Formats: sequence, C-alpha cells, structure tokens
Amino acid sequence: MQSPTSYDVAIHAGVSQSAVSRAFQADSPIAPATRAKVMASAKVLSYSPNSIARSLITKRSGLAGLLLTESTQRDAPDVLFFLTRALLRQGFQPLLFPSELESGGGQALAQAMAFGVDGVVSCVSLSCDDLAQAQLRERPLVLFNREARSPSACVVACDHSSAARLLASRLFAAGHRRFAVVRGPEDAPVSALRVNGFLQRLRELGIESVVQIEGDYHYESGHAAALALFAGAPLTDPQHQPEVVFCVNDTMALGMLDALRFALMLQVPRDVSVVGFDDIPSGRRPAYLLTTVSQPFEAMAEHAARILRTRVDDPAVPVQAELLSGSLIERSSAQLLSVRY
Amino acid sequence: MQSPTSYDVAIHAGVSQSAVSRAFQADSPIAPATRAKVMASAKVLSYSPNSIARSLITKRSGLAGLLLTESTQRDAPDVLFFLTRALLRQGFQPLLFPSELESGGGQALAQAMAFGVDGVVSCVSLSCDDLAQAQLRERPLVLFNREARSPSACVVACDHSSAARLLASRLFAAGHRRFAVVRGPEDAPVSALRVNGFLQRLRELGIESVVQIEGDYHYESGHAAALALFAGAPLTDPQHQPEVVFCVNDTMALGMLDALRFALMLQVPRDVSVVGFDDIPSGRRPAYLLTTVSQPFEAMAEHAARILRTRVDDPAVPVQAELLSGSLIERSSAQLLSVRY
DNA sequence: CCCTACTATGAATTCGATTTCACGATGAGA
DNA sequence: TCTCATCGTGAAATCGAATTCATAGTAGGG
Repeated sequence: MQSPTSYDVAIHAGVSQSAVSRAFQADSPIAPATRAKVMASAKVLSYSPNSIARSLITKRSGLAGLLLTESTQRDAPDVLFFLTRALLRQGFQPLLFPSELESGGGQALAQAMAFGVDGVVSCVSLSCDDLAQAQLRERPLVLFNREARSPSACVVACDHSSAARLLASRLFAAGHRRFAVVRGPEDAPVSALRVNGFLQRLRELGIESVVQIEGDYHYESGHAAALALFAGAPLTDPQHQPEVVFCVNDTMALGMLDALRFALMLQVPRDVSVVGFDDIPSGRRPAYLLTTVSQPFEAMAEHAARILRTRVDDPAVPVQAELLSGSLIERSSAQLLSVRY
Repeated sequence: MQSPTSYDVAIHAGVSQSAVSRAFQADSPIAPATRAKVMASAKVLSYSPNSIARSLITKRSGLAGLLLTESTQRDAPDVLFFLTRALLRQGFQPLLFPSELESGGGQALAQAMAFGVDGVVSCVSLSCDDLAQAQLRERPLVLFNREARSPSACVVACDHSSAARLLASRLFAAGHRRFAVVRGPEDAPVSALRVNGFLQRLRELGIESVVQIEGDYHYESGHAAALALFAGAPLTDPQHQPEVVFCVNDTMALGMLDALRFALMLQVPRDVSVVGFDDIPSGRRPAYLLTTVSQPFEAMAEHAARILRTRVDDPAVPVQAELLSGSLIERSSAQLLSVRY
C-alpha cells in the first residue's frame, strides 16, 4: 500500500519522470498534450507530489514556525486565530511551537529551524543568544508584540506605550488624580511598556506618586490586587484611596472588578474606576463593560504574515518594524475625556 | 552561508558520513568514542540533522496534522491549547489546518497528507468521501468530539448525550417542568447530540412539549433567543413561560443571561433558570455563575494524542473509541438536585 | 596459537522529487 | 536545400540523511 511516485505516473503515462515533475509546475517547458496525459494518469493513480522530497531539493517547505507562549494561547486566543489565518493566506502552513515558559523561546526557535520552516513568527521574547544559537541562515523572523533585541529581526507590535500615555491623558482630563497600577510580572516586557508609558505621562502631568502592585496577568491576581489596594476599612480615608486603577491587562481588570463589586461592595465607577488593556470579549459584556485599549490583532497579524512572505521571497528586502496604535474603548467602568490639542 | 551537512561534520571529525548519522540515533552500533568525536564536531559546526532529508528516507516526519474549525478556535480555545500540548508530549509537532467552514475538512485532510504528517487529529467532521479522497495509507486519524462515519477512524469525544440526559434529570428533580432549548445550527452534530439527549430524557419523564429556538452558537443569538422567548409582556402569563432554558453552549447562555437581566429585567434564577454547556471561563465569574456541563478537554486531548501515538507506532492496533463523560457544574444560574438511584 | 564470533566502520544505495544538460525534432530564414 | 534557433524531452545529477552490506579489527574459546 505504497503511495505512487512520479516514476509510477511516468510509466503509466508513457513519459519520463522529468515530464511528470514538469507537469506539476506552473511555468515549465512542457507541451500541453504531455501535461494532459500526465495529469490524467496522476488522477487515475491518485498521485500527488511528495512535498518532503520536493522541499529537500527546493529548500522550501511551505511551513512557517509559530512560536507561542502559554499566555498567548490562553489569554489572547485571537492572536493565534488571526496569525494562523494570515499565514495561510500568505501560503504558509503554520507549525506550532508552544513553549511552557516565556524564556523557552531559544530552544523552540532552533527546533523550528530543524524542521525546515521557511520563516518564523514569534510571540515569545528571544535573546540575542537565542538568535545566534539557532541557525537562522536567511530564514526571516518576525517578532509579534515583542521587542527586537537584534537588528536582523522584523517587528510588528502594538504601540503599547503610546496607548498607555493616551489613556493616562484622558483619565487625567476626566478629573482623576489618584492612580494605581496593577503591573505584570517583573520581567514581562509588554507590561513594562504599558506601565512606563502610563507613569511617564502622569509625571508630565504633575503626578508623581502612584501605587504599584505586581500581578501575574491572571484573573486571581487582579482580584487579590483589589483586596490589597482597598484592604481593611475601605473608604475610611478616601483621600488615600485611588480613584482609578489601571490594570495592564483585561483579565486582571475583570478580577479587580469582581472583587470590587462582590467582595468589597464598591460601585464602579462611582467609588472607583477601572481600566484594562487588551479588549478581551468578556470585558465587552454588560456584566463588565470595561473601559480598555484594543490592540489591532487582526491588522497586526496580516502585517506580520505579509512581511514574512516578502522576506521569504526576497531576503534582501530591508528589515522593517511596524508599530500599530491601539484604540481606546470607553465603556462604563471608567470615564475618559477627550484631550484638547 | 549554507547549513552544514552530515558530510561536513564527517570530514571535520575524520569519520564517515554513516558514522555521523549513527551518532545521532539512539541505539545504533557505534563506539562511544566515535560518537563523542562526532558530537564535538557537530557542536563546533553547529550542525543539526536536517529533518526533511531524514523523513524522506524514514517516512516519518514527526508532524501531526490538526484540523480545526473556526468555532473550535474562537469559542473553545482550550481545545487547541490542550491538544497541541498533548501532541507535543507524544513527540508530535502540531501542524495546523484551519478550515473556514465546518465542511471544508476533506480538502484540509488531503493537504495534511501531502505535507507528510504521520497522523491527524480532526476537530472537523469528515465524510466517508473525504476519507476515501485523502490518501490515508496507514496514517491514523483520530476524531475529536465528532462522530465517526467510518470504521477506520478512532474517536475521542465527550458523551454529550448522557451529560444532557443527566442535566435534564436533575433539573426535573429540582422541580422544573416548563423547559426551553436554544439549539445550535441545524446541521451541527454536537448540538443535535445534546438536544436529543436532553429531550429524550424529558420525554421519559413525561414532558413532551418543549420550546425550541435555533441559534448559531454565538453570544448574540443567545441574547436574541431570550427576547424571542420572553417577548412582549413578560410574566403576564407565567404558566406559559419556560422556567428553565437550556442553551447548548455557554456562549449563548451568557447572551441569554445578559438579555434576561439587563434587557428584560428578570432575576436569575428567581424568575427563570439558565443552564449552558462547555464551562467556558467567563461563565465562572461572579457576574454570571452559570450552571453548566464541563467537558474534560484536557483528558480528551491526552487520550487523543496517546491513541495517535500508539497507532502511528503500530498501525495494526485495533481502532478504538473513547467516550468521556462530562461533569455537571452547579452554580447559581440554576439549581440542580441529585437524582436518587 | 588459530579459528570463530562479534563489533565498529565506511562505501554505496536509497528515498522522491527538482533541475541541469544534451539532444532530437521542427520551423523559419537565407 | 542548408543552417540556425527554438522547443520539448529524457538521462542523469542532486538534495541530506538512513540503512544495507561487506570488511577490518578485536576478543574469547578451544
């Protein structure tokens, strides 16, 4: 029960094996009649070219490696959805390399290379070491929402920092003065971008002291942060309670909202406002109506895939970086005011 | 800037190419000293075996095709997460084949075969025609939460029907008598299993007439179903309003809950109870607390991957089907009562 | 000390396509 | 009619590793 080979088809069609190969390629010198004969025989034997043999000689596999972290998969499934769709549209079959930890990207990259992918889109941070280790050899790499630590990697990302700045401006314009921030883990690069943009803008506006709490991106840590911020007797000393809490991702913001409402019996936004970042689906529901920042994942994915295709086809094109801006979504968990120019 | 080949390493190490090949395989006849020499040279040249060339001769690619529908990706991201993890644990690199439509599985399957996958896990329904078309040739196929329409395919699925029956029993035991069902699309196989199990059990319990509304699995259609069910003057004729609504998936149940509470100003579960199916994360939040059925996706994924591994290693092992039971999760959107035995 | 048995090794073949190269046939132009 | 392109075709080399087979070397038993 072997698969038929091009040789089998050649015999059946009464031509040479080369002719069979040519019949299956777009613009190759072959008489239409010959091609027709070959195609007929191929159909009879239900032959289709072995893509492994093909890629051995052409050095093109049609595969794109997709490096993922657990949090990308679980907290932002849209990213995976849009990226796979975009890659497919560019003619790449996505091969998944999930790493358990944010740090395991180097190994995943090396593995992807060993599998002969034509290029890689990485949602995992990669060190220069990782890049050096992996034998990239002309195979392009596009970082998705991660910082480029190497001049040879392309980047497509949301402009977290600017979005966070804008958020700060508009919360300030809405009259808020006492802020708190729930950060991500210490080493999380996107958390840092968001927090720094936010704090920097506040500092420009004259606000120096902002309470910071470290979270881990999960729902529970947002919940815990709420308790930490408003612990003891809430509202006893309103002057020292934050008026707005900026959670660096929506998942924590939801935990915060639930804790405020159901554990601390506070009203949002009357007693305190909450803003998040990401615009996850459940934040849109009437139960939450979370004010947040939406990342243009679909557009980012399309860009990433297009850049990959361009560079796979011609590795000489210059490295490019695209920073797409996020958009503020005002819902009822916090009021924003437009900034005058 | 070519990748080094086994031949390059052979020269560097002063051995033959065969020796290099042997050095990289577990139990092959090679002296420890020789292997060490080879490995040292390999490290220097940063060589790693080309997996394409390897699979050409071994006829094993290490790839597992993963066929997905859009709804699997968007509504149940956990499935993809657990499946990829399970496949990796079994030594397969997951290659994604998302199909836009539920029906496009045949083409995806054929493509997967052309890419030389060792086996396939499909979350897409496949017709007998699809199976015949694709040149399976000894490459095993495991269906995930889909019915087997061929004796050659293995199945791992949640026992939707039994879970729905149990749900019906326990809602009945809790005193409910007037039921409504929000179904999935007409041709959706899992929706049919759930609805049929539910209705069949109710019939056994003496309840014949149940209002049915067709939805499309999305949040909005659950919302719309609520309006349809409780349209006009709600509670004017309480005798004809359903006491419980069973939505065949959680996403619609959330839409239903929000519509009941925020559009129709009804109290859940005082005025009406709602149950779902799937146990998606947002249903667990205090804002919803949806009573539902949890599918053991993690266990199902592990089973699917293990079956695939077993059959890839030995295609002779008999076809098997595993039906795992879902578990009822009682939260506050509906009360369940244990059934006496 | 010789013969057998076994191990480690390298040469050569193989997997299934793509691609180069040389050649034969055909047609156009002189 | 002869020559020179042009086009289609098949033979053969190639990609990079796995594997078969024959052999050289070693150790152990008689």
